[in-house]
Amino acid sequence: MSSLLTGLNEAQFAAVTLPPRPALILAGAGSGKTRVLTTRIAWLIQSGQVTPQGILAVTFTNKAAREMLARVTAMLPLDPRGLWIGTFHGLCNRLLRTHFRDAGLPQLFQILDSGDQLAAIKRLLKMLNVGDDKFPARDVQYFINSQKEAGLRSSAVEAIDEYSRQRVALYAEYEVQCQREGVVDFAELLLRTYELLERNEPLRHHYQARFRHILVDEFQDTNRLQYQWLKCLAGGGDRGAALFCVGDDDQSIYAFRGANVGNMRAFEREFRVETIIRLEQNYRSDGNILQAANAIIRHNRQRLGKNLWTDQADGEPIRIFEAFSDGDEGRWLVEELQSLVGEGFSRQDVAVLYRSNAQSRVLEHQLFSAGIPYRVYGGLRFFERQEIKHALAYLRLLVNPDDDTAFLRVVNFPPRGIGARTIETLQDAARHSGTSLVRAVAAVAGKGGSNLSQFLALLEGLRRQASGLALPDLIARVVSGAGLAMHYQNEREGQERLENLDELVSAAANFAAEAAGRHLGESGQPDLHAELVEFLSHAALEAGDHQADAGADAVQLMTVHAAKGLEFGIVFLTGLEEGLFPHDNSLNGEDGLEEERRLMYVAVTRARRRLYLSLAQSRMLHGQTRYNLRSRFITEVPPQLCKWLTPPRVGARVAEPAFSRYFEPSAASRAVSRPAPTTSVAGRDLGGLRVGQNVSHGRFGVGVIVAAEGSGSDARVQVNFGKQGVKWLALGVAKLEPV
DNA sequence: TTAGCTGGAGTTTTT
DNA sequence: CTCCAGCTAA
Repeated sequence: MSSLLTGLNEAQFAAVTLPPRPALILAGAGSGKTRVLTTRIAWLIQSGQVTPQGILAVTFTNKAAREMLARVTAMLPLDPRGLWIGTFHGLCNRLLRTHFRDAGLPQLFQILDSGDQLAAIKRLLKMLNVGDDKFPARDVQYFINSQKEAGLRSSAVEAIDEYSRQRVALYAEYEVQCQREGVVDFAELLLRTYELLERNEPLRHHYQARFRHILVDEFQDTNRLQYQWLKCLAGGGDRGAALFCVGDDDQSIYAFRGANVGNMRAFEREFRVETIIRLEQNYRSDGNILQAANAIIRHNRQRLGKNLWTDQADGEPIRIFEAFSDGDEGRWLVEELQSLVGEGFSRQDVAVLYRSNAQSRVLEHQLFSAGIPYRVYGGLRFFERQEIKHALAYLRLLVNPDDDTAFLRVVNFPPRGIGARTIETLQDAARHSGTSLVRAVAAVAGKGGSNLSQFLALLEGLRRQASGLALPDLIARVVSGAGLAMHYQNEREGQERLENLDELVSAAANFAAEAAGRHLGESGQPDLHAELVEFLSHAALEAGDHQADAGADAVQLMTVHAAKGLEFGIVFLTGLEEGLFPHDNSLNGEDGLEEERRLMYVAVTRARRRLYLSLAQSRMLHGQTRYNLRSRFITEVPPQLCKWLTPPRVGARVAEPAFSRYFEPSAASRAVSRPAPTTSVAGRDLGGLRVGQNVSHGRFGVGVIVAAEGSGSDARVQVNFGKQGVKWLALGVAKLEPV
């Protein structure tokens, strides 16, 4: 037992061994949060306080759940099946599968991912003849999900005006459609489970009695419904479960998708949390990086309060590079990377971060031209690929013919002469008889619906062929039987899709191997239907890797959001410009800015040894060049921690060669040849000013010159003062100081 | 039915 | 600029 606890620092030890009472752990970045969670689970079990069955551990991502399970099982020899460790959605799925009847769901209900959900909503809007101009499908989707995440059914939503009344009506129709088709979306998994437990007292008591310890990871990211769900499962009073919530309010960066940091304060209040433990010792970053992070986050008002420290040395200064243009920034990045690799750093340990995905294009272009291997996170995931979704749709129809989303997806794929006309007729018939599309085929079969009949025959044939096959074989049979394989063979770019379909079969084989024995029917034979349904749920709940070639020794490119939870020896944080980071669209009020700042904090704390901050004075965005101010977040880093690779304050004169701006070029920077900015107004006498330069004005504050005209005493410049607006100023009149 | 065009929009994202 | 959705023409 003591071996479990050795090596923990004081705060970690205290957290791990807390008595079974509601507890809030404020775990700073790199403070050993996962270690505390996993060690506590192991300690609770090993010290005999609880059996594995009595533990429920909840995470947000499958990755986090997998890691937690792996680390717990590494500490204790136990059967992982007894432990309930999973994502909110995964656990809800498990509960709903078990209690489908009480939850009012068909046994083989299927899960809509967000793409499926959007398709279902579009179909609904079309059916109801609702104009897309007034009710864009995306908005309706967002509306429905927000209501569900607030715990509200359509019947409970208050409509204040005609418009909201109509939206609520759409929500109601959507509920009916999903119920008829036997499908649930992501938010529904949560809401349905919550309602199930709320309404079914014996069931609720059963689980409350079972789960004596509930541990929650990334608690700051929970939404209102998830918190309600946790409260319900934990039960109240002295007999309630020990709810152990770990989170970091400073790393709350998902408010835009419903995360409610307020849950931390609410938890503290509602559960009368007596001790809040702060994990403040950071084991990841060198001192300077940590100090920079602390200095930045101190500017936020709404904090529970926490200050990271380390006993490691200060390390290197924060390096800052101010480029002329986005292209310039990219060239510098390439040079710096090349010299780092030359010095023996591993590419895998270097991350290039940016605020928005659009920024990766320029960087990728430069990296590609320079032949530097890189990997971009984000983009299509395995189970989201077109060919995979098609194959899954056939599988879904085998399980549930009433799944209209799946039906529409493949009724004419591969093309079999079933056009929009036919489908419209079919949908009309289905609506009139109040049935699914499949069941309506008979009604239209006479009127040119013979292709439809053939499609039904195809499905029937697949169902026959599939019976008795093991899961991977079944999928292979469906892929070829449905004509997908043939179709992609004939397509020019179909090779990769074929490979992915093969990959789907292997994924199923792996899945079946792991699930072996879990699906024994009454005869003791594997129940393929159940196995297939579970595989389909798995596909919806875990969309798979973003990219396949994960192992390559490549520089890692990703958004700051995607970097949360990761760490790298060296981090390049690019595009630190007002408007980009903090992003314009986030600057609605104090809350928005504070979330941006937390994002900055997350970015900075990803770095272990070395952190670069970079920005560009001009940047091509949406087809035009923009001149942005230096990000306020750079200014929030104490200057004594920084080493500017470019002069921090003095702007270059027009006539001077651009590279004279370097007073301390690094090895890499020296090699860069620097073209003059394309926006230069060379030849024009602007009194030492130039486009792209930061200037300050007595009344408007700091701004950046975005254009110029005239010369000499007539010279005028256009300056972007950010919030103060964009102004034209005559140089003969206005006093502009270079900044 | 599909290719090709046009117009509009353009943070962040897991399940 | 570049991607996408939705529409029109063949």
